[in-house]
Amino acid sequence: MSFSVTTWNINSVRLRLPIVEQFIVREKPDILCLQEIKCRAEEFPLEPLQKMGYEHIILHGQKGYHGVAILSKVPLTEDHRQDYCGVGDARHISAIFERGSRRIRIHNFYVPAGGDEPDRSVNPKFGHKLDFVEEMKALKASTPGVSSILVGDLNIAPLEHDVWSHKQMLKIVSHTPVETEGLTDVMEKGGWLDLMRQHVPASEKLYTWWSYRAKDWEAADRGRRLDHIWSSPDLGPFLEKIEVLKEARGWNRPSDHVPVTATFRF
DNA sequence: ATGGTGGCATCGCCA
Repeated sequence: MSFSVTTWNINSVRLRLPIVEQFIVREKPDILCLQEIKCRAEEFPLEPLQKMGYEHIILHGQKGYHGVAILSKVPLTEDHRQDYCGVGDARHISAIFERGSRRIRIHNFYVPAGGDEPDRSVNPKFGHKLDFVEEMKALKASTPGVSSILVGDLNIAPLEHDVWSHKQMLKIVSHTPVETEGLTDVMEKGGWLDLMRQHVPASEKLYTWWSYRAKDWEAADRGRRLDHIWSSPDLGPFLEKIEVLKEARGWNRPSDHVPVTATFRF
């Protein structure tokens, strides 16, 4: 039995509905996790997406900012929406579904970007990001009888080859040591597997995001791996492939992030 | 060389 899950920071689901539809027609993942939907729950384009086969949709929305959604072809029950840092942001939602004989919990995250200055004493947004990551360290991949998948825009590129220049990025928010070590701690304390790096060696460049500010994003290729797919160790052996759909960065009115899909064969 | 672009709560803030 095959099963696929996609994560995609869509940067406004209402504005980008045409490319979400384009992606669905092409890839048809079983579950599609979106971040930065940038709308309230009642503004989410439920009907067109349900008509395309995603009958089960749960979402944590917010007016204008953040917001995460899980769209599924298979029945899904909402598990939890954690208010990280207690600030009322819509940055997490989790759900449970069944696939064959397995029960799987899926977490969808949008971690704060953290602003420009990597110093919490002058930039509270950086402090918020570090506190958010600290709180994620409590999240366990393995709970009795339930496997886990964690996806989302984690806004941290943890490895050297997750950025175009490790040396030039060390003081840039998303790749500072305090962030990359923090995210590594979240993975190690929680017992999570980095599925993208299980499939693509750590020595190879791997990006999921290219800035809007480059004159020619493709020629410059100054990308970062900010989007991630993790799982509990029991699912690792069943990973069949990882696809980073780089061409979506060149679609009409693109998001600055591209979809990443993990396919399992159980 | 310290901007550049894009979205929305739109003329400021966030990414």
